[in-house]
Amino acid sequence: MAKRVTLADVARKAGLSMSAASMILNGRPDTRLSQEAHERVNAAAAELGYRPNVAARGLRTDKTLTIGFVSDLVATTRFASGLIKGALEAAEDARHFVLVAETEGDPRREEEAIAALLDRQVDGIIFATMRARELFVPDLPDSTRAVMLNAINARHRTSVLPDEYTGGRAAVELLVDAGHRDGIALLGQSDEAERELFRSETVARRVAGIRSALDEHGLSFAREESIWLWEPQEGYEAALRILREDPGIRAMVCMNDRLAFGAYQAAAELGMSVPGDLSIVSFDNDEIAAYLRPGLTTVALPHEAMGRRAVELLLREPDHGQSLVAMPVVERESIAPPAHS
Amino acid sequence: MAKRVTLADVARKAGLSMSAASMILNGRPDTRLSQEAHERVNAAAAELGYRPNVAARGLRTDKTLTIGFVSDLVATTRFASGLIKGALEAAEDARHFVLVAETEGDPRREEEAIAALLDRQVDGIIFATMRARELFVPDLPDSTRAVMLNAINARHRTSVLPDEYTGGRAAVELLVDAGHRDGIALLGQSDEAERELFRSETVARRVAGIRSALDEHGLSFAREESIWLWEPQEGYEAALRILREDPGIRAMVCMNDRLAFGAYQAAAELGMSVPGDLSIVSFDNDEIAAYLRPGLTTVALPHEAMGRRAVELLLREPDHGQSLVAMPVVERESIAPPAHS
DNA sequence: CCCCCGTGCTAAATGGGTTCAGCAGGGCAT
DNA sequence: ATGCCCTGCTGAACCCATTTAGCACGGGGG
Repeated sequence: MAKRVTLADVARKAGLSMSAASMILNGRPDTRLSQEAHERVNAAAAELGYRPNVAARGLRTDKTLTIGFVSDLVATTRFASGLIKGALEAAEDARHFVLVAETEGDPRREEEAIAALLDRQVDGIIFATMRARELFVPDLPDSTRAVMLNAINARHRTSVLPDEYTGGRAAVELLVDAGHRDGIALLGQSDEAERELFRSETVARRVAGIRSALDEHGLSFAREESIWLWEPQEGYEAALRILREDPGIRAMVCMNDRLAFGAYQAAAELGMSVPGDLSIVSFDNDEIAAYLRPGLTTVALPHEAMGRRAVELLLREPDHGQSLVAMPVVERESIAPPAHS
Repeated sequence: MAKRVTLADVARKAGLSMSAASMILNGRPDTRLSQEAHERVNAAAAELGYRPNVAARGLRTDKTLTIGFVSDLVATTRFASGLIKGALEAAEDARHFVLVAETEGDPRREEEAIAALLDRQVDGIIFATMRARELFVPDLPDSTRAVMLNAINARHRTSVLPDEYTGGRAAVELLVDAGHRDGIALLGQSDEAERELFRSETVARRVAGIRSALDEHGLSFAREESIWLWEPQEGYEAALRILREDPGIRAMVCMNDRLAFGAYQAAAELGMSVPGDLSIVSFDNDEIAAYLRPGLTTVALPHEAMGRRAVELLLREPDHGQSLVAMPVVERESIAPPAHS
């Protein structure tokens, strides 16, 4: 294939200078170039299939139409790949491209990744984490914009976070609406047991939302089970314990879908049916939520919407505030009215 | 923060010309610059924290230390995100960066993505698909390298694919080693029913491997069930049908883990235990394989290794051949010797 | 007739680096 | 003393675009 077409080729073909061609192709206002010049340049560019060299342009203008996406584990684990998907979509809509780097949370790799992104003159950087947390960010040039995605940082205040408080409330409302008043357990969190621990900013908000809705209805949990690792095996064991020791449990709020998956397995083992004997509501809307039988009703982490939002904020002037993205309720079949015993 | 340090700053500080500084920093051999000049330049660069501007260098050298990753749905779905993870890791090891684009298989978006990557002067492009298939690739400049990842293309012959044939054989060997000789079902594929259909190159090889191992042992499937959509719901229904109609079934080869998940649900519903009454082996090593109880033994898709390999091939001279990556057997607890009835 | 202004366009500087041709100056052979 | 080579370095072109200052020309006013 032939060499790439450059602006010089277009100018030559149009019989004008590169300056004229450049101004016309960029649609600069207030140039006094004639109508005819416009036509000749546009025709030449179209005919030759001219596309500007982004790097060369960036050298001059400091805009590369490229943004950096630095994450600990987001891009490459299934848990939060929606973040990157949303970011890619929004970037494409804005005719930008995304340079992706994963650091696994290692500060040295993070620093190196940022330096490498700056070497490539990115217009801005999105910092994403899997578990919303305070993220260390090295110094950036003033001209480099930054947006925190599912993360917070003291210096870079523009953050995109899920609206966990409202989401937490929604989960409780689902059970209450179905008629549950007592016999509700919380699986995965016990404020008492975790007083000294801090999971993440968003988990704290989720729990606060859950408790506020519960309070509002004058209700309280019959049981709370602290679980540090939110995986199916742990959920299974804890649910089994709860259900055995406390036969009055009729509903469960699980802190994530993998715990809920474990709870399903425990219920099955005890011969309890979901949702007939046990209603379950959960958070995240993981892949497995749709695979479970019956389908798991869950309050979704809006990863794609968050990724989109982050890019949109980055490309507009970042506004230095927290941007909360609504968590949609995904209703499936895991909630029913309590059986009257 | 101050303006970026340029080569001119380094040269000035070292009291030498930019040319000298450039040659020294790039470690050019056969320049006759003095030992002392080397030391002065290196010291100046280190002291100022100089990093070359990749875009500017690329303009001259046509090397940007950046590669493009174009995929249909790989990056952003949990199914194959390992591909991107491996690619990112290998790129980082080679001090390269990755520009990611998703096209959802839309040829227009694909063409646009490739053009945009070329605008950014990438050194090469990896084309990845979720389901290994023949992928259309528009014209590329001769200088742009291409590697197909989980895909094949007539013009660009360098491909990275999972070694499905050997993987298929391995799945059968697992059952045979456990003592299974008859009552084995195949869930998800029936050559008879799918004569006219073509899923993908790799599925064909997987099936060929399965059949070759079976033949070698003089065995054959007691039952084959064609399923077009390999999802849990479909697996559940098909497995339920098979197990009801054919009580002699003692083992199942599932074409993927989601089908196996459905088979687990069907077995549970029929009061059969895995692996006591029914052994199950499967493919992919999805997230759910580890979550199931008992753990699902499965032949893994080596996504990360494939992503790595693709980058390595791209950065060396691509060799115009298919590179097969071994599929590791992940042994868990879903296979046991057949109960003697 | 001269000056001024508006119109339509171009030359040249710029961004940050790489690379090639070649320039000074010292040492050596003739 | 002349010519030549070797050493150690620099000037300038080049990559591809953007941007600013200003040139040439024609027309109108004084």
